Amino acid sequence: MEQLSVSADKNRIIVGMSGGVDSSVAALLLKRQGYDVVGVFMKNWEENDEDGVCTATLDYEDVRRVCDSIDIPYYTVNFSKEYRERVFSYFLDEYRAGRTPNPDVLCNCEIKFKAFLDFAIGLDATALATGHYARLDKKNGIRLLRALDADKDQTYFLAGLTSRQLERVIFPVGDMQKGILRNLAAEAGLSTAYKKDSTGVCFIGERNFKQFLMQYLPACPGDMIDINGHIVGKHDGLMYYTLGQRRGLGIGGSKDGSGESWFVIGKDMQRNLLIVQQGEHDELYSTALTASQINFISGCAPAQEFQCTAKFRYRQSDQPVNVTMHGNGCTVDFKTPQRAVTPGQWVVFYDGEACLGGGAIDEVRPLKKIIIK
RNA sequence: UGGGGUGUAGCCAAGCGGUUAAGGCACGGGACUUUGACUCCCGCAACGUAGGUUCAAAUCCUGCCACCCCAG
Repeated sequence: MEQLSVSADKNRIIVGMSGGVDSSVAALLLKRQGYDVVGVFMKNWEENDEDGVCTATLDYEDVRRVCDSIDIPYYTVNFSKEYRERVFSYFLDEYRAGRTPNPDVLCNCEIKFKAFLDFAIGLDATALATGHYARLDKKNGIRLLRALDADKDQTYFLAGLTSRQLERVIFPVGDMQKGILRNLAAEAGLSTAYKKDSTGVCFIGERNFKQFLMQYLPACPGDMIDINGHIVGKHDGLMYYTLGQRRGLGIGGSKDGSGESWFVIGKDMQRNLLIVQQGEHDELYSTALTASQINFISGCAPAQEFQCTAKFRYRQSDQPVNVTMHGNGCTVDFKTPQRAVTPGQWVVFYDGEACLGGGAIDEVRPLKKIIIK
């Protein structure tokens, strides 16, 4: 694992513990290396899920068990206020605007590696460690590298960070395979060894997403139309749908239909219309995008124009692109058309193993313009 | 009102006397997944109604009901 050079009298490391197996093992590894490890659990969401379950309470139980078994102190810290102000408000604003934000990228920038990092440093720690699957190369400057386990790589979510933030961060499990990590957890008798990986918006967790949004953004029903201008269904509110979405449209078969599924291909915010199309067609694909407020981990773009690979969503294979900077923004041209690239989502750039940075997508250039007849 | 046509699951839609009554869409569940999606897997329900013919009827016949089209 990554080594951290520390002086003998100052070797405290704060581990951000989620109650999952990855951060549990991160703490375990650091403890075994002799660091003064302190586990800290962040509680950033106050409400229970739709079943009335507070997953944070359950997760904290796991943190307690793990910390007890590896014999380190543990605490909890609450950044709910910061999360609401810096992440959740943006999240809602984006949905109101008809876009599809990625709150977890922002959460890392604003909470985990800002508010929480400051907190950790305030506890006189040398570094903050988390269970992220990512690696850091600190030889000359700081580079964010993909995890060794390509299937678990989480650099996509870290693309909004800067080298300055990463200076005092370590990712102890970034060079481990998930399977090996679980075995290690099991051998050490950690209670989280076989715990299912958590998914869903960080801190909010898995839940019926539409129902969740409805609590904050009231329904605003309207029509679904196809490119012929025919009304083919009703929607509950444009904010509840995203480009490329299939499920939840409720459109059955019709006399003249092809029998294929229907997908969301656009939104008309002015007229409150959801534009849908049966089957996968060119309107669903795009050839380029523009993004603003691009963040480069190194602090600046590699060049005014450069070629690299990019992802438009987590767990997508890398796509070759050409990036042209203009100010803080850029245009990204795709080598091959991409399906359902969505405003609000993040485009993240890679140069081989290195994650360069990324930014929120503003607009896309469709392979075929949507023209309602 | 007269003539014609159609009635199979939430929606399309196969079926033409003997099938466990296809398939697709939708929907539900699961897998995958620290965003939202996509994808994959599994599940899912029906012969308008009442009689008749027949060993056997979703399939043939009759009445009724509903809807559609043409005529008026």
